[in-house]
Amino acid sequence: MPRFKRPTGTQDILPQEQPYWHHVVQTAERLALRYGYGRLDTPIFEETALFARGVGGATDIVEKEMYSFKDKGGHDLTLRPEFTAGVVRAYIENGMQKLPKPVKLYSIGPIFRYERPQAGRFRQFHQFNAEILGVADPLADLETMLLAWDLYEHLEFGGLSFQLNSTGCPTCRPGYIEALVAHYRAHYDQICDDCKRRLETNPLRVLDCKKAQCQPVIASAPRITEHLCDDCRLHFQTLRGYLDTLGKPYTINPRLVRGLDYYTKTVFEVWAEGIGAQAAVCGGGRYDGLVELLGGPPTPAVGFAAGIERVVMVMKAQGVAVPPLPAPTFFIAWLEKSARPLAVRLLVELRAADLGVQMAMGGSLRSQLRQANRRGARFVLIVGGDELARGEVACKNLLDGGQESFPLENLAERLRRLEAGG
RNA sequence: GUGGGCGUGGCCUAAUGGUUAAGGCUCCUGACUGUGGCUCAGGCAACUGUGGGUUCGAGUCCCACCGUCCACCCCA
Repeated sequence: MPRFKRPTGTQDILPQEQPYWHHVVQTAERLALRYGYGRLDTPIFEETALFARGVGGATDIVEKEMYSFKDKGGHDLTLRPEFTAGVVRAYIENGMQKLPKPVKLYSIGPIFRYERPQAGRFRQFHQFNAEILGVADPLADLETMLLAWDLYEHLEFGGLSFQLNSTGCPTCRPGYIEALVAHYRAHYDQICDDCKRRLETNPLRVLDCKKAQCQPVIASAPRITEHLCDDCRLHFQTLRGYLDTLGKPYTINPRLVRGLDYYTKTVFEVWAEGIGAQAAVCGGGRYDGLVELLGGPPTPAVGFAAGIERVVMVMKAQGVAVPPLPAPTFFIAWLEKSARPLAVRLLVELRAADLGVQMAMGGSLRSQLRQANRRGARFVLIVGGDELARGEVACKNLLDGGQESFPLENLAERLRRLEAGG
């Protein structure tokens, strides 16, 4: 029988990894709630058409990265390749436009994209996602960015760089793309083959080409920030004004663009060093046209997603300490078979008193103590014939080796004090 | 989809083309029949990723496939 293996690009998140995950998720969730976001859980799969429409048919995600399938009822479904489309669908379907604005929603869960795995890239990965719907003012952009900032500050990250740009809107972006394409046509013999292709499919993408030969052409290319319409320019200036007032460091990156069609105005990413080529730990921006595109009322919106795997990679690369998960302090060892009923009763009673207790499932006393030690218990309660006769249990402290006897009366109370360090 | 590196017990590593694939870690047991950690002894555990080929003989050389890692593409 061949052994089963996990599918390419998926991971088992083992117990020793969980402290990192728990810390990230708990920190993100605590901050989101403090900021006034409500948690929204949407299905892991949606109608394929939702993503095709919402993410954009010309994007790589829709063209080649979706996990799509037909269920037994013949419905075309897709494992979500991002959160936003599903969140917007839920917003419309549940009538959230009737809620007081802004509507602030966060989500946490798995995301699926069929890609070749590499450092920091997986086929199933996890995102923390936050969206603000119903507010056009740059204050919403700011609020979104502040949450991202706060998250990384609470995780005690250093060396992050916040990249900011405006990608314009349907009013000004076509004009900019025209100017960009014209510039590239004028230097057509100097650019790489990939960029020649991008020029046809997704012209904005030429801006983040990494080939050396393209760098001079990029450097001399027109900048979108100089082609913004009045509305977009004012929006961008206002947002920058807020950030400057708060003293938040950021880098204006005219080459920062998005592969998803629905972005307008603000785009931002957070980059980390030391985790490989996939440095973006967080990406987001404004998408004022999406709600309407998906059949809802015209609704401005802004949001971001952070990749939890990449955040965990940064924590490890930077040696960030994470609190350990709670583990049982007490371990019950027993001797004669006659002591087992008492041991089992103790186990249940102490747990009912909210203490963390495990019990040996077998083995000699030596073996049981070894088990206790390996499992990280601090105290071992030894239940044997001698103790039984006296109505006591022995309690051995594994840290200093000391041992004393406790009567069964008020045992839970006594152990609680012991655990607290008394 | 494209390119490159790498595949030996659960993990790490060894084995000039030549017996029965070796060691360390982990795990289990015992020395210590009612006391963990340290030490010592022993034990469990691998058809060397899969399938072909070369050879008297392949973990080792060749080919293909698969997996994995890294990079491109693109993104979290």
